[in-house]
Amino acid sequence: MSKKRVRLADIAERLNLSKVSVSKALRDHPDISRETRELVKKTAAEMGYMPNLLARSLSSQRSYMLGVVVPKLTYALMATAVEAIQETAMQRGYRIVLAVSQERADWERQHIERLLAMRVDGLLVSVSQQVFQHEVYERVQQMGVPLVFFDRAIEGMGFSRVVVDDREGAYQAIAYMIRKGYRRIAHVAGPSTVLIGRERRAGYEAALREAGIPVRPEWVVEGGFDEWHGYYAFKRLLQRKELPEVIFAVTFPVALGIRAAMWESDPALVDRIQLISFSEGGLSEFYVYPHICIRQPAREIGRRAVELLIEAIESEDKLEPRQVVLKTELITPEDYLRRFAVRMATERPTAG
Amino acid sequence: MSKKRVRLADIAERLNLSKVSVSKALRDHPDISRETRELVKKTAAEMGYMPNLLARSLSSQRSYMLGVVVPKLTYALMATAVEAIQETAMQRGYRIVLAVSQERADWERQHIERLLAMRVDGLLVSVSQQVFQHEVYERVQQMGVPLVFFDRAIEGMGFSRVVVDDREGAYQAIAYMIRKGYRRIAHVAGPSTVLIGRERRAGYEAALREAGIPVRPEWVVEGGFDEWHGYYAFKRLLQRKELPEVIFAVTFPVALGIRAAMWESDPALVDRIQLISFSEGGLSEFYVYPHICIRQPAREIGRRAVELLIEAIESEDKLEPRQVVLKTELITPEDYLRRFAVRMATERPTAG
DNA sequence: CTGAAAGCGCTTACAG
DNA sequence: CTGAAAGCGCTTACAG
Repeated sequence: MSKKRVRLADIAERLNLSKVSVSKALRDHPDISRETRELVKKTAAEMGYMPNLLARSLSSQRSYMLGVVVPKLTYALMATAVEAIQETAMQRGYRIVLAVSQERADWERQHIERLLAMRVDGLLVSVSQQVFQHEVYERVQQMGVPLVFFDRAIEGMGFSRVVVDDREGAYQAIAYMIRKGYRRIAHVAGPSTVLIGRERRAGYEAALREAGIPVRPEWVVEGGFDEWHGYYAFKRLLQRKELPEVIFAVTFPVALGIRAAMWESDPALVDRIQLISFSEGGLSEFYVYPHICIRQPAREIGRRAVELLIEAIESEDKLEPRQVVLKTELITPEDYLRRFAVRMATERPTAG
Repeated sequence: MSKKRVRLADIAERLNLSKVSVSKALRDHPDISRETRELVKKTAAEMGYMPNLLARSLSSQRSYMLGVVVPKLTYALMATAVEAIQETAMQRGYRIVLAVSQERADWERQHIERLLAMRVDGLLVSVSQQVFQHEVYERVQQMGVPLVFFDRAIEGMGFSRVVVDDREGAYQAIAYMIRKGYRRIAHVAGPSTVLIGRERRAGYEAALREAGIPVRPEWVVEGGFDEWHGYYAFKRLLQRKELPEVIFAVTFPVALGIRAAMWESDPALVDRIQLISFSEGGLSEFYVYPHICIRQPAREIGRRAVELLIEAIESEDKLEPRQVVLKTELITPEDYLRRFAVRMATERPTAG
């Protein structure tokens, strides 16, 4: 009942052992005999001992903490990826310190500095959409702290990354619509300062070009990744001479914003204009609004990123930066019910 | 370019000062003269000094880390609340260590133990839906580590909590439907092991009783908080003699599962049966599927919880446990467009 | 198999 | 205003 914490020294004293032996016994060091180990553990449990991880980290120079920086947590992709990161990290004995940049480069920088000061063993970063300086990343590099970018990466700095083949995903989606007979396809694009923005747009343009359809600049509206960007982008599209038959939105939220703007200006538009967008890997989104989605494997992005990072942390020598490019998957409303049935058949509720 | 970290001692040596003075200067301690302070800071910056927060925490017995445990991060409410927690914490100089229990009590316990071992200054917990033992929480109590529950709480253990008035929210929603003329109202409930499950159900039953409508046990199906629970619950409702006109779902995902099950068995049901559910505070969900929602102020839940926690951490003496009960708000599809317009008028995109 | 010594990089409390 | 001493609670490297 006392607030006094039990320390290694207390166990040592009680057992007439040295701190070192107790420390080793608790960590299953082979130096210590089996009986002593068990005695120590038993006593530690009885005394309610809880190792001070701060102290352990300081002396061992390993914190087993991973810093995670995301632009937002309310993007389904990010929530899902972070969840996977946390689970994978936990299984490997690491914990995560989470920071959200809210798409602001200055917060991102501050967060990374803080995390370095906390002596995290490594960093997992998905960059903000704002333009920014690379100084922090140079700092990370010179401190020799492993960093892996996920989903949104900075190029040319020698860091590993786990990304999705955005260009190919966009290309496939647009090609699909072209095969379906559509030719008037607009794009509400992401910021060109962010790689995924550029890549998705490149895929869109490539598909059009390949089909001999000219890219109409007035049908490419650049914005951000949020609902409002979609909303305002559609308002701009409305001012063009002609409306498209299909709008390819850079993200799911952007598609929702577009849809809201359509609804506001004329509910009939919602049925008349087809939407396509990238989306997170879960199925939830298909429940609610089955437009055509370019599915991103959010959990796998997170899992692979942690694995790369831990590998770099635990490796003796500096590893070459690696680049993992995951495939997207086009999911049409027709696919939806089938997938849903499969999921329901395999994942039965456990509670209730 | 060297990987060698600069330490307090290095600055002290360079400046011919003691470590203590440098330490104080960097923390703006009034002991140190203005000029010395600035000289120290300038030198520290030049040398690329970055205080080792691990060491600082160990010696000051304050880690400025907050442990956050949530059942899932893919619940919109949780992602939003955690985002708000992270932001508020950051503003107050704290960082968060995030752990996800995946609705499993054993993971929840493990996470809390780990976080205690990391010597977090406080804990923010939203409990899992599984039944569990309270031992960890007794441990937290006896260690004197402040803990605040948010959204999902354990009662009767003397911890502060920030919750939503679930009973009232449910009551208002059902009363609204009754005023609209509906009388055959079913409930897909949460697990009775979790407080919010019991409260929402109580509100549902109270509203019916008050209107003189008998509660039909065959129309209350208990489950969990996920899509599948909704899906299977609806399958069970289908086996009853009669179908309800309205289904009150305990969470938004459950409503989606119900909707999917309706669609699968007969698409016409989707238009025939009204859905109501609790939902997170953001507007995103209304974009996609405007059924009637009982809006929970997710960001405020997170913000208030951190504030309570930090207050407890920073207070000299042990504070009385506090209970903050936030109001929900009923949002009908009719409210939707109006709110949307307001949001679009006030929150203009910043990027793009 | 066991332990005494030194150290991780800071801060606190005290003395000057 | 400045600093020497002790300590936070561990682990590492070495000696026995």
